[in-house]
Amino acid sequence: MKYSVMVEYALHSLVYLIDVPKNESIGIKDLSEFQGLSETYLSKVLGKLSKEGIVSSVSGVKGGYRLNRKPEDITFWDVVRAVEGEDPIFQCKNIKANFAYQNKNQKCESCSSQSNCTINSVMLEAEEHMRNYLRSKTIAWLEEELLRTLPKEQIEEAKNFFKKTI
Amino acid sequence: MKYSVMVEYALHSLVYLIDVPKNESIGIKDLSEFQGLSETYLSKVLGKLSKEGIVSSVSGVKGGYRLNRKPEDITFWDVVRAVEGEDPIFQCKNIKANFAYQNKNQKCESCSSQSNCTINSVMLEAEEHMRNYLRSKTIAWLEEELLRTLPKEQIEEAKNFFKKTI
DNA sequence: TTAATCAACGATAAAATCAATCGACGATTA
DNA sequence: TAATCGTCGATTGATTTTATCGTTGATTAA
Repeated sequence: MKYSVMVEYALHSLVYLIDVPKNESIGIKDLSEFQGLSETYLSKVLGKLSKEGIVSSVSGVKGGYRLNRKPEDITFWDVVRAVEGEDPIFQCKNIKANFAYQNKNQKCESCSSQSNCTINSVMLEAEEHMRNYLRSKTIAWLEEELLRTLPKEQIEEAKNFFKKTI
Repeated sequence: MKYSVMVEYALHSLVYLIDVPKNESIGIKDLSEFQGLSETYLSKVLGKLSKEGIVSSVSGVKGGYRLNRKPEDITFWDVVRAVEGEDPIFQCKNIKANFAYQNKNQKCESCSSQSNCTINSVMLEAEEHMRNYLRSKTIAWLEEELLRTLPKEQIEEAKNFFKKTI
């Protein structure tokens, strides 16, 4: 069980978009080149973020992406959800009719509708704890943290790379 | 991203083992038949639980499985870990050398060793919140809950099914 | 208006993972 | 000794993930 690398690509890419002014944008080519990622694949990731309104895209020459919301209004959970979807990590696959924890012939729709399957509700609750933590961390917070902890040269390096491309 | 069905199979199967006396056991055939699951596949699941000391197995005729620890000493997390392994959900795949949040040529071992990759540590912390909740729920608690909430007939049905097989 | 650049999208392919089966093996019991 | 049962490894098929390719349509610069 693991998150797809898309989550990693998305979170990392967003960092570079934080300081992009409203009228500018960073192209997929620069984002992928700087991070050493596949251009086409990364564009799928950004597409997901775009569809969820986390970034906005600019078509055509000089096009690219920029944040569509303020960094303090983008949480880690927003990003994970945009990329991975809303489905719960634990899905009750309905262990058959004579499964003793539900009524016969009822299938396990009872599980997915959080009613009476205890096991399922524990797993959903556990996941909710993870989500709540992810909701508490924003991209704005991330930037502060990075500025505080990273060597200045690394920050400058990124800044310079993207500056020249705008 | 999702847990494998093994987790579901494991948790459900454990419930039937709670009341099995120390000198008895329930065979994979009965466990799988009652739940409508593949016998061979379920045996893989029980094998994982056995390897982690959650259940113990009895070979040979009249063999099977029983709990190897007291139900109050088996948490949901123990089960998930036994089945899914210890690897974190979010694994930093090392976004290359010129990734700005780490030193060049250092790869992202820094991420996996929780040092300086902020993104990684947020994801690990989030996961830890989920794990902590799973650690707080035991199989003993689960049984109480089931006894409290399930229709008596369902409980009897399971009890009778396994009683006759012992 | 034309050419070049770029995001969006769908089809496809390759790789990895998951679900499940099969067969051989060793242990146990009757 | 024969039947039963858990263990283990190999294998298969299905699904998911990762990645590429080619097309389309929007935008800009020439």
